[in-house]
Amino acid sequence: MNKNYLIYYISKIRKKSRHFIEKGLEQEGLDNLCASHGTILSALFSENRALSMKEISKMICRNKSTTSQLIDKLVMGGYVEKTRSENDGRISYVVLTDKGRKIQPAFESISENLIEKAYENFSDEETKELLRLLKKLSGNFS
Amino acid sequence: MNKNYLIYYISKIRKKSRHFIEKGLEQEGLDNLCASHGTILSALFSENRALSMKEISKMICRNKSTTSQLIDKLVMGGYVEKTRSENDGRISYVVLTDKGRKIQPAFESISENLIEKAYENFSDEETKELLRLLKKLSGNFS
DNA sequence: TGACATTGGTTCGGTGCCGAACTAAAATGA
DNA sequence: TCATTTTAGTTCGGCACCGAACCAATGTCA
Repeated sequence: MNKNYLIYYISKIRKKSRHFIEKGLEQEGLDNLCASHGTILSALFSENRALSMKEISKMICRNKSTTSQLIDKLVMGGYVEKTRSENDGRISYVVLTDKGRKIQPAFESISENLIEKAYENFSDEETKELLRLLKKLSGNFS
Repeated sequence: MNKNYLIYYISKIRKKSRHFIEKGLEQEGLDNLCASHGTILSALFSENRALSMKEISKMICRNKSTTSQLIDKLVMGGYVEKTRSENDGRISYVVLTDKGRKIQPAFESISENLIEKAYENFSDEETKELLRLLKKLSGNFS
C-alpha cells in the first residue's frame, strides 16, 4: 500500500471525468462549453431559482473572477441572463433563459452516464464507503 | 447517499492538495514552481536516473506540450538539464542538476506533510480501502 | 535505396483558472 | 450625517494545460 498514490488517483479521476463531460457536451452540440459551465447550469437546474454570483462561486468552488468569466460565456451563449438585484445594487442574479432550460435533459443524461460509468461494478456498500472516506479526506484539509 | 457528490469531493481534494503543495513550495522559497514541477522532480528523485520527456509526460499525466513547457521552466530555474540521446536523436533526457538534488529534502518534507494531513484520523484499514476504491474508480474510466 | 509512416519533441493559439487591483454599492459607527 | 470599512462583481496580467500543426530523426518496406 503506497499512500502517495492518493493524489495520483485523485487527479487522474478528475481529469478523466472532465474529459468525459466535455466529450458529452460536444456530442450534444454544446461545444465551447466546459465542465464548469455544466456545473453552473446543473446548479441552476436543481435549485430552480435565480442565483447570485457569490452563490454560484461557492457552489462550483471557483473564485469570483473565474465565476464571472464563466457566466459571461454562458450569457454570450444565451443560456443565462444576469439581472441586477433591486434591493441590493451590488448583487447580480443569474437566471436560466428558455434556451438554457432546453438543454437540461442533455445535461442530466451526461451526468447520469458519468455516474454510471464511474461506479461501474461498485456495490452499494463500496459506493457509500468511498463517499464517506472522500468526505472525510476533504474535511482534513479545511 | 448522493452519488453526485463524487466529482465534487474529487475536485475539492485535488484543489486543496495542490494548494497545500504550492504553499509548501512557497515556504521553502521555491516560488514560481507549481505542483506539477514538484511531481516531475519527485519522479526524478525516486527513479534516480535520466528520464525522457515521454516518460515524464506519462508519469505526471500531462500531454507532451505541457510537459515540454514545464521542463523548460525547470531548466530555466537550473533544477534540471536536458541532453540529447546519443542512440536516438529524437529523444532528450532530463537529469537533475546539483541545485535540483539539493532541494530533494524540501520536497520530501512537503510530500510527507501532505500525506499526513490528508490521512489524518484514517485507520490503516480506511486508508487501504480508500486507495483500493479510488484505483477501481479510476480504472472504470479507461 | 528511397518514399512513406511513425515517433519524440517543440511551437503556437486558445481556454480555464487564479490573485491582485479596482469599482460601485451597502453597512457601520462616531 | 459623513468618513470608513465591508461586500459583490469586474478587469487585468499571468500561468497551467491542451490540441493542432509542425519539425527532425528513425523505422518500414517495396
